Formats: sequence, C-alpha cells, structure tokens
Amino acid sequence: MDFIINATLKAVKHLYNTDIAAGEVNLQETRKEFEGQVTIVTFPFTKFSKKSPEQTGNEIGTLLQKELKEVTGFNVIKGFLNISLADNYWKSRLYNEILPDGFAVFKPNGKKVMVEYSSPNTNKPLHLGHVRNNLLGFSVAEILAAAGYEVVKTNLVNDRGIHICKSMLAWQKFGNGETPESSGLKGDHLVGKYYVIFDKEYKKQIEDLKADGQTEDDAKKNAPLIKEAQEMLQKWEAGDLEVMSLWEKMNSWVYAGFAETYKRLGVSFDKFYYESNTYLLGKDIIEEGLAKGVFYRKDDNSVWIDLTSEGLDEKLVLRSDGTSVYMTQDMGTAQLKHNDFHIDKSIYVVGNEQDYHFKVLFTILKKLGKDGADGLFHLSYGMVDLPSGKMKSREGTVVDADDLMDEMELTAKEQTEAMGKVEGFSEDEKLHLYHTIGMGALKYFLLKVDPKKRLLFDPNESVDFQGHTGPFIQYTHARIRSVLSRAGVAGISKAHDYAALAAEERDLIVSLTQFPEIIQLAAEGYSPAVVANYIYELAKIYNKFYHEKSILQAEDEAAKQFRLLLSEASGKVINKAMGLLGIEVPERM
RNA sequence: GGUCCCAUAGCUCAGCUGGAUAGAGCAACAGAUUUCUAAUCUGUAGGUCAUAGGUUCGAAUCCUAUUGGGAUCACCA
Repeated sequence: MDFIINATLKAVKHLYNTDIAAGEVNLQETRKEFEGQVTIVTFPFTKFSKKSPEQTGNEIGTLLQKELKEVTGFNVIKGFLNISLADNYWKSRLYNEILPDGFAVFKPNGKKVMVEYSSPNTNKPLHLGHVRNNLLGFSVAEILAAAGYEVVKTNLVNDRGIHICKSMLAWQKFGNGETPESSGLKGDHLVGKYYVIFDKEYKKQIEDLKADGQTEDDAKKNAPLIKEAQEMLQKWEAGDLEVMSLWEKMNSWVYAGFAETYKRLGVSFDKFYYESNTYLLGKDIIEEGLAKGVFYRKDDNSVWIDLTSEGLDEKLVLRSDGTSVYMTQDMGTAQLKHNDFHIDKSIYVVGNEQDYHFKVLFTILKKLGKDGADGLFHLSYGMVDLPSGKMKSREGTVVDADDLMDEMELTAKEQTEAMGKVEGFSEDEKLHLYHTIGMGALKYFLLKVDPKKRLLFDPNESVDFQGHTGPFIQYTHARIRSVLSRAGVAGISKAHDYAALAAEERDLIVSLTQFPEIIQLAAEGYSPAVVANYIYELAKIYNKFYHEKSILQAEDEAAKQFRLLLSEASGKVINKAMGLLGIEVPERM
C-alpha cells in the first residue's frame, strides 16, 4: 500500500504545498459497511488544507484517482476517504505475490534471538500453567523465525534445590523402592506423588508441634522433615555420593516423563541449561560490579545494589556467606547464554509473578554495561487461574498437563465419531486426527488470548470445538483440501481471463495480503494472539466465500480456475499461520 | 503501606502507534443442506467500554484521581 501513501504525500504537497511524513498518512482497512478497500483518515490534513474534512477528502481522492491507475473510485464520509482499487490490482497481488512460493517468507535479518521457555522444576509433573508457557514460547520462537531471526530455543531446567530434596526425601522414607517400572507411573508423576506426600507429612508434623505449644513459625522451622530436607540439600551441595545418585535417579525418571509430554505438546529445544551447572555462576560478575562501583558490600560481607533512584529497592545480590542467590545465578546465566550464542536478543518466557525480578535483573545488567543488555525482554504472561483460584501443586489443585491432553483427545474422538466423519480412516489415521484436533482446540484456546492477560480455565466447561476455535480453522483447511483434491492436481491453471471479482473474492484476497504484516506485528509484540485472531478472520472470510460461491460448479471455467487458485492460496496461508502457533491442520476431518 | 498489572455484551475474548454507528465466539431465539464437508452460513436480541475529571476537531485507547481484582516488595527460587 506504499504506493497510495506516496501518492497521498504528493497530492498533499501539490494541493496544500505542505510536506508531511509517510507516518502521518493514517491508512486503514475500509469498514465493511462502506464502499472501498482502503481508507485514508483526512482529519489531520485539515490543519493545513484549511478546508472541511469532506472537501479535503474529495480533493485528495480526485487527484489520487487521476494519478493512480489502480484507483477506480472513492467516496468521502466525514474525514474518511474510502478508496476502491481495481479488480486487476487485487488479482495481480494474488498471482504475483500470494501464490508464488516466497509469499510471507522474510529474508534472514542477520539477528540472533534466544527464547528461553518451559524451564520446569524437576520435582513434579507439568500442569496447565506450564502448558501455556510452553505453547507461548514455542509459538513466539516460530514467529520470530518466520520474521527472519535466527532462533535458539532454550530450556533452563531447575533441577536442584530444596523442593527437589523434598521429593527425594519422601521417596526415601515412604517409597519402598517404587519405580516407574514397578508402579507403571510416568516418571514425573511418580516424583510428583512424593512431593505431595512430603507436604502432607510435613503439615502433620507442624500440627503436632503446634499441639505441643510451638508457634506456627517455629513449628515450620523445627519440623524434623524440613530439617532433614535441608540437610539433604547440604549433602547435595557437598557432593555426597548417596544423595547424588538418588538425585540422578529421580531426575532421570522426571526427564523421561517430560520428554513424553513435550513430544505430545509438539515443543522442542535447541539447548538445555541445568541449574545444577549454573547455580554457582555470577560470582565473578559480583567482583566486576564491585570494581565498577555498581554494587557495594555491607559490613556483614553481603553484596547489594541500590536501585532506589530507579524506583526499585535495594537488592541483595550475594549472601553474607558468599553464596549465590537467584539474582546472582541469573546474572551468570545471562552472561553464559551470551558467551555461548552471541545473541542480539534474549527473550525470557516467564510468568508475570516475576515481573519485579526481571526488572531488577535487566537494570543490573544494563548498569554493568553488559553486551546484549539492551536486547533483554521478559515475555511476561498472565497466570492461568481456575474458578477456585490459583493452582497449587502441593495441594493437588492443578490441571495436569497429561490428563488435560487425554481429555482433549477423547473429546475430539467423541465429536468426530458423533459426526461420522472418519469413514475410510485407518486406526492410526484416526488416532492422529484425534490428537490433531484435540491439541488444536487446546492450543488455540490458550494462544488466542493476549499473553499478558490472565486466563481463566474452567475444567468443568470443556474447550469448545465450534466458533472461534482451533477446530473451526482446521475444518476450514480440510474443506479447502477436499475441494482441491476433487479438482485434481492437474486441474488448476492460471485464469487471467476471469473478469470481475465478487465481493467475497476480493475480501479474501485483501485478507490474504495482510499475512506478512501480521507476522511482523506478532514478532514485534511477541504475540501469537495476533496470528491466532488473524487466521480466524481469514477462515471466516473463506467460509463465507465458500458458502456464497460455487467452486467446482462455477458458472464458467475461468471462475472455477480462479476460485481454485484462491482456495489453494487460502489453504496455504492457513496452514503456515497455524504452523506459527504450533498447530497442525488435517487434510480431512 | 510502596511499586507494577488488570477492568469492554450474561460468559470468554478482539479492538494496531487516538478516528466512522465499539466487534467476534459461546449461551438464547429464528432460518439455510436433493448442489464442492452443516465442526459451516444468515438473521434477531444483548453495551453508561468500572467511576469521575482532563487533553483533543475526535478517547475504549493518552493523563490524573477513585473503586474493585491480581501480583510483588525474603540472606526463597
């Protein structure tokens, strides 16, 4: 649409002898109720045209129509100049831009970006909150790659710490040697079971101590179980062989379980970092910061940074005993990532409960003048809440990721069978279809909302398969593929002789041309929701077209060929756009 | 208490850097299939964009205050 902007600049110069920047031309899609496809908002021009918005619009419109062969007409309503573009213009965009292979493919921009996501604890299985994180991270990585970035997907696994010792200790005390093999439980679920058992036993002990007259706080500190867990952590840090081997054994169970869940979710990583390797990092940065005067040391030997001038607090960056805190290791890990990959941008997909932490972390790294500090971004997403409130692993009030996927696939199966749509499918094809549809519904449900917003999930209300949903879009794709396969591979040729465009056809082309901008917009905003909402609009427009216009029984051969091409283009864009969300589209459903 | 985020139809959400009469889906109601897949399409109904001020030719969008909800402020991660 640059040619319209440029012509508008010229028109403004010619008519009103005023130079304006391209950004001052407010171009938007014309609303459905008006004639035309693009609209220029002319209110701002009245400042220098010294004329009414209507008159200004008419003058510019007249000139544009005279100068541009693509402009076939215009109308003015208040400060809105609605422009109609020639059918040939839209057809040529379909033929020359959308249908060729390079459509919506961005050239590499030479920048490298890291997306860290998932980053689970190894003491319990993944739940719905993790699912949102994983889908977001994976999709954002796909979108950035589509926008021309080189992308490195990383997973920083929190594999050490007191919470893991809790699971280990409970297993040691109450597990009787239970293994995934002996119990048939998935490894991460088995370990999570003992995390819950620990909490239950711990609470019992607290109650007992309180009955003996201790305060709640004292009881929490003095309960034998928590003391044992802390001892275990110390042994771990000291490299105690027995503890290490238990730790390795239980972690390996968890990793096997996670691998299964990741595979089913369709997410993947290029690089894993483990906190057991990174938790000691960052101490050299402390020295560096002290030397630069960014940090200061208190009398008790602890190291701090004063961020009160930035509206933040004083923050501890190293304990008085010289050990690392969360902030210390995150500084170190940021450095490590940069050394390993020389990245231009680094995205952290982490929930918004850690907004403050990342604000502080990024401020510190900037103050230290670290390379890449300007490219840090916290993709802060809202928590997933249940009607009953927040999910809590310890209390078992979570929607488990594996259970949820089971349910989605089951629902997909029931719906599909009820509609009798699996004739001629093999058993494998059926299973694959149920997976595709079930996951499509779940992924779309989670990705269509703005990442920043918190999400309410009611386990009692099943995820929809109709309307603004993944299956709706998948269905649209299946319809398209069905028509194309009926037409036959050799059935499509270019139909330059197809004359006038129907409104439904033009709307579809207009929507298709927007895809590259959508990728750009989604990449800039790190928002899969932008893509999700776009595909929905596109699918709706296609369905309308499909309903109004006969394709295989078109009025003549030219119309048929043209509509087949339009369908092919729509199918491709839907497929690619859904791919950016990590959602598969079926050939039949 | 300090700081940050959020508030749009009964429910779930769109609404891009300010632009037309605020849009979808679900739920409700009424219709469309001898014709390419009805997981579709068409229509009806549903709104004081939390409230009050301000900036502007123009505010759901920007600013201020208030109300309500959430998060965070550990020598936890």
